[in-house]
Amino acid sequence: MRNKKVGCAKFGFKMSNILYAVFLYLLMDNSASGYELSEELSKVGIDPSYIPSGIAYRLLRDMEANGLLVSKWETSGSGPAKRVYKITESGKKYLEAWLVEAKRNLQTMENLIGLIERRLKDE
Amino acid sequence: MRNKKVGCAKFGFKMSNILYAVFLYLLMDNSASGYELSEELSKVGIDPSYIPSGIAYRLLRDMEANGLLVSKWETSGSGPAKRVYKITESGKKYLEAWLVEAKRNLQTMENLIGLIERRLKDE
DNA sequence: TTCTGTTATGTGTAAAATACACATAGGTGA
DNA sequence: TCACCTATGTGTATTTTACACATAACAGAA
Repeated sequence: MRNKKVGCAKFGFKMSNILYAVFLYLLMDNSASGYELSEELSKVGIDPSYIPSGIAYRLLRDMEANGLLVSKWETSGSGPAKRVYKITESGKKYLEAWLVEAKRNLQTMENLIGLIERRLKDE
Repeated sequence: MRNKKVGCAKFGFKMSNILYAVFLYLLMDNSASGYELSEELSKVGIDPSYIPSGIAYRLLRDMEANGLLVSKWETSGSGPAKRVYKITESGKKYLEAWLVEAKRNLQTMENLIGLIERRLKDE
């Protein structure tokens, strides 16, 4: 397929936002490093190999820059130092707001998919 | 929020694909012009003002280039000429395949949203 | 007859998001 | 000392999305 240029979000699920939510969710219980978080993606049904580690790290740094997380270096333990992330109050608020919007988007997609499914069934 | 660079689709709903599906769905019943299709977006719960007309036209041309639609000029009737689109067999197949994938993605999102909702509830 | 509004189709390009590949470095054990 | 595992990060090309603008036929009013 050739190049597509389309435009217009406001409608849906954006990957970066989904991953924001996933990491925030995973950090609700315990602090964790980027490496650990990447591995824990399978807990929410996402194949970790879909998310190259470089991308996860960049995302986490952005989340920290946006105040959703804070990090500190952990040098104890074996192996190289880890940057361990912890969720902030602002991060929790973000997750709550994301949930509200995601539920609305889910509803829109359900309606659309339902329409199309019914239309294709009675062909 | 500052610039985010994230990566990794394979996971979800891409706007252009959703609009492909919506236009194909709308064209299942009747042929229509880009202008008409833009207005009919409200039929599937999408506010037409979300999709600037320039974007809809470009998308339809792309869909034709990809063999999902065919068009012809309609000069009869009043007002300027219309490019009227009709769905192809390939377009129908695309829509069917989209539906299967969309249902899977919907399921993934439902699971994720459910997890997060339950976690936030018992805070 | 020209000016304004409506229908109708398109293009150019800046900005943002995504994909892919590469770079760095500490520690462990053969 | 070399390979391997853990761990974090950067560079940049490509693709997607957003926003603004350009074109043109026709209708009706001034």
